[in-house]
Amino acid sequence: MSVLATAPERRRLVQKLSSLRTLTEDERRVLLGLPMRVRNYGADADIVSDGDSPHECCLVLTGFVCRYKMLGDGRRQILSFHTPGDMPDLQSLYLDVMDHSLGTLVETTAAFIEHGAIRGIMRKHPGIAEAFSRDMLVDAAIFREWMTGLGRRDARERIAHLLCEMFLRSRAVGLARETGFSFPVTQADIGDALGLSTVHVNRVLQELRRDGLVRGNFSNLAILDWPGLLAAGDFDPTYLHQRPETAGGIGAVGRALEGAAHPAH
Amino acid sequence: MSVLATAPERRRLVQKLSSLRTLTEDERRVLLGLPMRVRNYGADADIVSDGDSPHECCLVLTGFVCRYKMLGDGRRQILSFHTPGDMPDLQSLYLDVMDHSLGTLVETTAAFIEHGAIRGIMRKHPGIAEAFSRDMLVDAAIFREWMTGLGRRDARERIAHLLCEMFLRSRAVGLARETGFSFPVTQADIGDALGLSTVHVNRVLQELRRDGLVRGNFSNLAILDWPGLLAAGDFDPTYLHQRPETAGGIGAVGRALEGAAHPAH
DNA sequence: CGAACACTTGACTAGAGTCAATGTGTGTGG
DNA sequence: CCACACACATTGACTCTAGTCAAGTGTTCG
Repeated sequence: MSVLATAPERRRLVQKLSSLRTLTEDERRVLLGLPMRVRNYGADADIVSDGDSPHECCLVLTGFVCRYKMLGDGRRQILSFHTPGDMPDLQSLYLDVMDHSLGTLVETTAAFIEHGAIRGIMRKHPGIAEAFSRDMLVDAAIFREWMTGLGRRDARERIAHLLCEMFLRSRAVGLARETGFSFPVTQADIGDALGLSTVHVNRVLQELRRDGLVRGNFSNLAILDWPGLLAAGDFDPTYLHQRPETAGGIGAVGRALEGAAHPAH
Repeated sequence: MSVLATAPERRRLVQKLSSLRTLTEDERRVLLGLPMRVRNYGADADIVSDGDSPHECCLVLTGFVCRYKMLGDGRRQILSFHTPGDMPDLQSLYLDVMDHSLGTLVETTAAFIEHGAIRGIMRKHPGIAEAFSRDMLVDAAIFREWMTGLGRRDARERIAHLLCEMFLRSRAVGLARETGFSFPVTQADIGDALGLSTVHVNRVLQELRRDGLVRGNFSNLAILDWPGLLAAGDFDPTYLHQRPETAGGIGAVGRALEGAAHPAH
């Protein structure tokens, strides 16, 4: 009934929460001991659907998922992307009915934790409760940043900005190399996230390549010019609310980021 | 030092939270007794600024405020609108630094409640804690809906949708008439909220008037055809997560809303 | 009365969408 | 090992929604 996830996969949750708040040894142990039910999904499968009333929260162990809304006529808006270590539907702890869906982008392993178990450790460990609360609020902060892009940035800025964000978030859970990372989505997915057509995403990505900022495709992206990408996306990482020790400090990229705190443009 | 807000103004907070969760008599009393410092603002004044680290939360007593982000070159994205009864920066309880600003749209009275006082009653009254948590998460749910509009809806749908939302939210705190409500913003503000230019907002609003859906301007809006407006905005109120007793049931509008649950379009 | 501000209107432009065809790479069954 | 299918990526030609610029028209208010 309660299959155990392997240790390294569980540890990403601790790593993720640690990027938001310092956790004690005790808190880490409790998190790693949470009872969870594990399940595998193929690509493009729904994990939770709009209208559902879940009694458990999902933790991404491997793969990549997104939250999205469908409009009647087939238009889709992707609301967020989630790496392993993320719990994309924590809000279901407090909101009974899902106002959007959660689906996989590639083959994915997810763990499910009963609401009751989460409420229990939140009650017993205020530090964990605070980390979860922060996580939900950083989630909202990311929404705000995306809204700003959707409303007021052009296609080039939006794409560059998203690449900056996903790189930093992947890095915070140990899933990025210094020189790039894997963002396993299609150009159509990016379009649905950024309010653009597939064709336009393709053209703008080529422009970013031509300008020497990146190489390759989303699923295997090399970042050639990090300061340039930060500038192209008008990117300021404050909204991710990552603890500075976690965000910076890793070699060249960390330094480049600091250097871009007061962009020249 | 601790000026008291008048009773009816404070009561809107209770009314607002009641639309998200049933409150006991005891909980209501505690909320009404919260110590708060009151301050008045003119129009277009900042209450909290991007980068601040507030030690208190803001409660709107009268007037109208919005949260927004500025881009370097003067572009502005409005992230949310807030009526009296709203606490627009509750998230500052958990996120130390503001990633956006909070400002007035018209003359506004705001009350400020110390983080410590809020944490205190949340600890002592789990029901209130849950109401606040819900409020923060409904906030995020509204962001998601706006993102969907910004990314995938055209100008007409976005404007109609926003009117539906603001009407229902105003009504939940007793600030709407059956036939309309006041949304004290300029067409430029609406543009900054919906990612449109002022000129285009003007043209589309005229179209909505021509089609007999509304009359007047935002600051004094008559809703002539509620089902029509719901359809034009592709509006589904689920994301507001209002308790049904609060959301529906008030005369014609409530019935019209129910009738539109399965829109014909 | 006139300055300030919001709303309106018209003419023109441009960023992004649509449609449709053509690569390109991978995988699979025969 | 090849042919084919399929899913993505890429390209070109054309269209359109919404932006920009600039000039009125109210309205409010000192």
